[in-house]
Amino acid sequence: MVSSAPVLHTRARILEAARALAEDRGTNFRLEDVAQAARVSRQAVYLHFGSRSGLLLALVEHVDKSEGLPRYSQRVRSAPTGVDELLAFIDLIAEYTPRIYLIAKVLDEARRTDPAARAADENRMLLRREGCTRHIRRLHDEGRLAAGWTVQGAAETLWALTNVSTWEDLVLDRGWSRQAYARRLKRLCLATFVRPPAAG
Amino acid sequence: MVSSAPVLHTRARILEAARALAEDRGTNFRLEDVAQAARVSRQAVYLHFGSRSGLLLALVEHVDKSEGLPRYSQRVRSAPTGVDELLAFIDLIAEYTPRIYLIAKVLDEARRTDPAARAADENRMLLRREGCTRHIRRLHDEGRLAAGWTVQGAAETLWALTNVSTWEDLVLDRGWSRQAYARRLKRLCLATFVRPPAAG
DNA sequence: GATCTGCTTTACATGGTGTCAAGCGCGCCT
DNA sequence: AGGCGCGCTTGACACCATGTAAAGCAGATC
Repeated sequence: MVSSAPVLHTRARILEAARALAEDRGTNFRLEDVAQAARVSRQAVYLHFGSRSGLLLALVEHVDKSEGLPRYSQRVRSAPTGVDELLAFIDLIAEYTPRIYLIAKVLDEARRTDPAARAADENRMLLRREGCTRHIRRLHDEGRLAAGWTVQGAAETLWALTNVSTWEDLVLDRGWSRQAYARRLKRLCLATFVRPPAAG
Repeated sequence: MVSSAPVLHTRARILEAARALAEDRGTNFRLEDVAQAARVSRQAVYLHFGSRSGLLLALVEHVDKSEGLPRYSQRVRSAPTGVDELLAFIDLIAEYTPRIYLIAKVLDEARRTDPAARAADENRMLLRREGCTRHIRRLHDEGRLAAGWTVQGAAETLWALTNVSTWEDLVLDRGWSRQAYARRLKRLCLATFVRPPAAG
């Protein structure tokens, strides 16, 4: 009979402990701290994750899974028009970035030393860039991409505009609300990428 | 009589050595390496800079001085109109960012652990933000700021658009040329911030 | 009851930062 | 010339986090 109490496995406890530590200290935590918070020995961390960066990578996966990006992006793609899709994408970014912010920082730190972390980070960026390309291509296919842009150029620009560090600058540093961030980014993208409808 | 040979003081030699190391290894260098490259003992580094982050901060100052930002920004401010000033500012960013890129990274790394580095970095950001505010305010004063923007909102947006990590994403990661970066950023800023002249 | 598994405990190696103290060469001053 | 101070060297060492190794132990399984 399985225990009915909400007891987490050691592995999960370690991950949750690391997540909590990352949320209030950034990535400046020692494995000793993580172990203590999870009420296991430091060696248990090594048995499960092999190394510090192994833990960080597992942490990224863990948070990703628990935040569930897929259902968000589903909503974006089901927008009626390309313009709506672009706006929905910005809403998604405004909503999703704060949830994965600390993880993005963790990954960013780990990539300095660990090739696996670097690869993982580049894969994340690639996925987001592909998303941007889809949005821009749809705009283009519907004849609404502003003059002067190639699909690739606009997609890469959109990708850079919606990266984590820009969000960090505006929301965390400048104190913009989620709404203000979304509103201004939408204004910017509409003015930049969207050709006005041929209303004449 | 002062020696006429181009012999650098120990302090300057250390800084140059650190700069060279940073340029090809990022910030993953040991003080031992710096000392060796400067042909001094590791302790000499401590005597001059006190600590690792002390060295990094001095390095930032050193590079800043040797690149001479002021004359660049003078050129920007002497533009005939606000729109020209905005475009000149983007040219400045496109030209100047690659020169200080590695330094910005160094500072970014140091700020994680060192409060002084954090303060220095925030001061840099403040200066650039003030510049952005001046450009946008002039645009506004000349009646050319696009509808829907406050001076502050537009200035902070421009500031975020021209930050180092966006440049890094587009130029280093995506391989954009300096010209492509400047051209597309100009197109974006014109479309976003500039109200068309009342023609007709 | 033997064994396997997952974790603990203790000890130790490694590598980089930072500190300390003694010493040394060289220019300067009187 | 002798003495002084300064800038740097030399070598040793403390510290701290990561990572490794080996023995032990307690509960589940057969």
